[in-house]
Amino acid sequence: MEQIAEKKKAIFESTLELVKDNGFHGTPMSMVAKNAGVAAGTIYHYFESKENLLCELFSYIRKQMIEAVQQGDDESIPYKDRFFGVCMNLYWFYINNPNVLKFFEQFVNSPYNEKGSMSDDFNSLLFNFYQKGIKSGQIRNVTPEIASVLAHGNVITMAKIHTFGKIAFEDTDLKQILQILWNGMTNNQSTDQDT
Amino acid sequence: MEQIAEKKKAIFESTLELVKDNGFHGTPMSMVAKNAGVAAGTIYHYFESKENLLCELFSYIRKQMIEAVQQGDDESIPYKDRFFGVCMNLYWFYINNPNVLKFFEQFVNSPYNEKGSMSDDFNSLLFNFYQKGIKSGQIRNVTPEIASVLAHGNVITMAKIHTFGKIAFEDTDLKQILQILWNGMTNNQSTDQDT
DNA sequence: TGTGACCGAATGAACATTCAATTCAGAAAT
DNA sequence: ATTTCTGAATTGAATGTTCATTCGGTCACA
Repeated sequence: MEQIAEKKKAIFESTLELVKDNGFHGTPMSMVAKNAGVAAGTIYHYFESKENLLCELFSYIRKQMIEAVQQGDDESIPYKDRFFGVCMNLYWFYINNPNVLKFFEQFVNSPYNEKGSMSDDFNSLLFNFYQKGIKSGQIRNVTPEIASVLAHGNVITMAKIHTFGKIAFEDTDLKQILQILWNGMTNNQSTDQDT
Repeated sequence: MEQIAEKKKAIFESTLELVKDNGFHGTPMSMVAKNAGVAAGTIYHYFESKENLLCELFSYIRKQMIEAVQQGDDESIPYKDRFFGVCMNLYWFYINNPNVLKFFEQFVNSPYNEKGSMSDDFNSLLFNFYQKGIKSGQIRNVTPEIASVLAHGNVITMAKIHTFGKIAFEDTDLKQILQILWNGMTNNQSTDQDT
């Protein structure tokens, strides 16, 4: 990752924080500027427009997530363990960066995101990861999109409960939920045990 | 539900549709007015402000959801079947009202929602439903919030895949996922089946 | 002829963006 | 070592636009 000018970073962090608190609207550039300790014009030295600022911020975070999710991952360890590892990494990233979840939710349904439907390396990464699990027969034969969204969706849900509901999950709780998910996503056992 | 004036309903529907397409910002009152076939001033005959319009719209939809989710539900049928029924109802509501999901996501993280933290009868309904399942020992002993968000979260995820991913789920797919969830949420079976 | 629904041009505030002016760091010249 | 020069970084007041909201007036109907 290239060295980012101090100011630029400050603008990123301010934007992230303000968007969390005030939403997407409700954060005028003037406010970003004040909060970052720069003049309004300075932002336009680094970014073409508000839209551009938001898009760059999105990429900036996505890059961090790519790194975070791959921590300790390794092609050589068993797939199940990789699955757990990736999910846990993602979970902890959200926990440690609580502003990110809110920003994403705002961003995902916004004109900015829709426009160019920007390429999303992070998404591709997960996508490929699940595809591998499916091809090797370890994950039930669903499309990688479904696998990806189901797993990621549950991680996000957990992170939200944790962050907004202020409920403290332990690693064991998370593992338990992932185990449920894993059972469901893998091929062994789908027996119905009632009536 | 009280009878709603034609114009008022048109304003609701327009808002919902426009918010889906253009996001929350990006839908000026003038646009809502034009799309609803009324004058700008008319909106202010029915609603105090834009904020008020959005909040009323939220309640309006929530009321519909309360009805939708209870279709065919009945205290007398087995809890498991009620669980499946409620989830399926919710799923089909989202499928049949694809604008709603986007509107909610915008609404949930917005200044409007945060402010008064409005009472939400729909949420209470689900909450009580899960509480009942937990008290009667049919659902694993988690807080009702967790049960609620986990189940609802997965329904939403499925609905999103369906609506935005344009993947056609069958009822059987949905049932399969719900079965996985149910297995995970109930007490029997949580055995780890590897190494 | 009074009342309430409805209209839409006019108002004013908020905001993104611009730009002329200023500072600053370091390279080049002396 | 000191001065000069240059372009990049930074500033914040000014600009123009986009809206939410208002309000005086019209229309339909009792």
